Amino acid sequence: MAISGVKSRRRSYDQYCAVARGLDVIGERWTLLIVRDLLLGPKRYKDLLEGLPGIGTNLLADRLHEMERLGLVERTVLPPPAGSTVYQLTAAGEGLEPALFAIGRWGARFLVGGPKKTDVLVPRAYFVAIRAAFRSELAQGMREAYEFRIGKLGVFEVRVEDGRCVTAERQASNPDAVFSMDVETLNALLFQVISPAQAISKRRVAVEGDATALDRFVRVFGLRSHGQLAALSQARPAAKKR
Amino acid sequence: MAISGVKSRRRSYDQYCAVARGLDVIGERWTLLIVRDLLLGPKRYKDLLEGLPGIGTNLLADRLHEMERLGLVERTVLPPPAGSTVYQLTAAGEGLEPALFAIGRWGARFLVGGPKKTDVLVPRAYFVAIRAAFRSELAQGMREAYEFRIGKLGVFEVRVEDGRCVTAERQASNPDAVFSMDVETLNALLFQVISPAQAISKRRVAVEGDATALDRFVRVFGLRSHGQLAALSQARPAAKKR
DNA sequence: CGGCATCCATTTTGATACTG
DNA sequence: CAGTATCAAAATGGATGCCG
Repeated sequence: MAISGVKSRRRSYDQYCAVARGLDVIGERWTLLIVRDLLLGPKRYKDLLEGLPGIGTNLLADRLHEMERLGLVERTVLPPPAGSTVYQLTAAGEGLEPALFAIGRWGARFLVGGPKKTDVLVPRAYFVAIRAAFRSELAQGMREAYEFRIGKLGVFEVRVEDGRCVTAERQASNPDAVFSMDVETLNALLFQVISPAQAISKRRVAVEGDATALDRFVRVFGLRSHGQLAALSQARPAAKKR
Repeated sequence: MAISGVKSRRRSYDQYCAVARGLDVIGERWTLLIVRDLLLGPKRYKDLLEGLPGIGTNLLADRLHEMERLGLVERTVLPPPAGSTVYQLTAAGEGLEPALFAIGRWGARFLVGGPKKTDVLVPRAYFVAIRAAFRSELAQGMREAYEFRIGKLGVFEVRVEDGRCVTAERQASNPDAVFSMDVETLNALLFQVISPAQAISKRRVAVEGDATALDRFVRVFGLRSHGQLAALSQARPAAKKR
């Protein structure tokens, strides 16, 4: 219990600056990744823990407490029969989506060349990323829902209505198609290193419902290919080494 | 040099995710504030150190080395007679501006109520913030340049051409007006708790050149007032669900 | 079990002193 | 001026324990 009595003074930059003050709140390790995962809906402690390999249980508890104190998340107990306690974003927490997207758009250049050997592929990252990649202009008049089952890692709903999209970690209601695949296949589809037709014919994806929906999904939500990413990151003045 | 031989392994989230990978690069303490200050132009080591109270000289050196290695900044030696070494952002580093702005827009809600007693007011923060606050639609056809001298803390150029603006830490070339004031007055003007006319008549601002330029500056660059900030942080769209 | 709290080894940081 | 070197305090991360 630390030195007891002494409330843990939060580390601050002590600058009257919106960026510095924002970083005082979200700048600690893991905080923004917790927000990322909660953007897909309420989560239990254990679900967050499993989705954030390396965080350690004490740190997750600390972060959630601080985020609750600062008004980013709410801790609620689901009504029976569930009865489990879940954490969900407040409006202030959801307000971090633009900042998260901006960081992701910038950070995407470091994904060039594929995963490091030490990298894990976390499905939640993709279902948040595709929100930012959503091509609204290609989805006019579209109105569909998909369910994705990514191994044992999670079930996700993707819903498109006119120019808007919603993604969440839950079963889809009335989906036009249900897709089952592993996370590597999801990655390959989104980066378009494999076509939907190939993925299905090679049995990397199992489909219930409208199989053609996978084409439309990739067209509207596909991320930049690695090739395009590479071109993007060359566009900068050749980082020298010393 | 640590245990020698062993190059310091960088701490990473080890997730194949654009946000996580971005945070691997910019998520450490101080890094984004260094970027913020460099957005106003190249800086010497000492200038950065003075503008970031609390950073400690070894940390600044570490950060700059890592940022150089990762291609965010370049270390260059100015030609004689200056001869000083300066750090400046690469294109990749400048690419962080949108992320920085997004964090700032979110973090601004924590500025409500004015500075904490422990806060310092750093002029550089304002001259970056006003870029994000710039109201392009009010500046159509406008073409002016100002120089701001903020106590002994710095000299800044603000330039508006048509719908675009530039801010930098340097003397202005051919300014329409030169304003001298302390940082508290700058804060009061931008948050519009004092009018330009008041500031001038109370001799909190000294003007050379066109005194009416200060009105236009505030109109086009003024930040949301504390009252508006408060309203903003209440005015969430009440994203109810379920 | 799920949801943490405690303990402890490592890293990271911040402050200060020192050097080319 | 532009950093290194050194060292104490704080943050992190892993393992384990506890409790309803």
